[in-house]
Amino acid sequence: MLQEFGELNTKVYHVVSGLLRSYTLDKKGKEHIFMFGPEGWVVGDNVPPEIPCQLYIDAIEDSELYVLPKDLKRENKNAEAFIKRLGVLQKRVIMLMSASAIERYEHFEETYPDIMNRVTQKMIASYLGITPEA
Amino acid sequence: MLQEFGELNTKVYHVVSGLLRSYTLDKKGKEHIFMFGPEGWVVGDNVPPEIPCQLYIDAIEDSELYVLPKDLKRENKNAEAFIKRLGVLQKRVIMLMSASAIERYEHFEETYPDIMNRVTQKMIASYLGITPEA
DNA sequence: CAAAAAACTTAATGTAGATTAAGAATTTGA
DNA sequence: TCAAATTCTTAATCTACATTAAGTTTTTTG
Repeated sequence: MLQEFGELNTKVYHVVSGLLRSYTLDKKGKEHIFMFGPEGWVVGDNVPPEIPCQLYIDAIEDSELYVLPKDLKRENKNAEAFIKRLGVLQKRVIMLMSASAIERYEHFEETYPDIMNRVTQKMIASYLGITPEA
Repeated sequence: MLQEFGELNTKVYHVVSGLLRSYTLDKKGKEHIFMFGPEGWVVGDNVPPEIPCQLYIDAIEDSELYVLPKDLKRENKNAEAFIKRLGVLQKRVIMLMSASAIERYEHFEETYPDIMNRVTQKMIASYLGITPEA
């Protein structure tokens, strides 16, 4: 477990190997996966350091990470990573608003081609915003 | 109309006054509002300049804008704006995955307190990911 | 200002996905 | 290595929201 809901001044995790996951719990205690973090991805809570974080982050495989401060000024060379991140989130919102569960599944396969067999179907459902049964 | 779907090298719009809207059309031609841009907000397509953009952007009120190049290097002082943007998007994804239409409506009221009476209910429905009837 | 277009309202019906349940298969961990 | 926990599967039932339709109000525009 790398980060709990509500912590302040949380870190940003650059994944060298392994697999991270960030998620929320809703008021019924149900888990909703926000993002997977396989090799090369960056995982963090997208809120300013002084605001309590909204996500849990844990590793679902043994992982090697670079742990970075959230403070942006220092990583302006990472601007590319931020644009990419915004692009992924934008697409995710569009899919959640306008696509069926099946279409979102197909888009998931494209976004994370390498992790299909590294996560449970329950986790995929959680990422898609549906139940494992569906 | 400021930006059409599929354009390259699109701009970023800093809203001084008025109200912008970015949206997609799904395969049925249905409109899905991605973001509103009232005074002080920044609206743009979050994809790299060389990738065809995914959003339409238009003004729904007479507006005054600063038109900025998408190129990030130049605006590293705007890093704050990017963090804020990521935070808004993160929350939006979480809400779309785990909250009911009514809860999303309430969250919309908090996110955009000043525009409730400046947009049609049809647009609010489009933003929430539901039909106007619902 | 008047006609046309767009938005709103209400209501009946339809459906994607949720919920619940319970047994089978797989994974985990002492 | 085996018991416990978790995940998967199937199926019946339920529900939030979609779809359709048609009349009404409001806004836009020539």
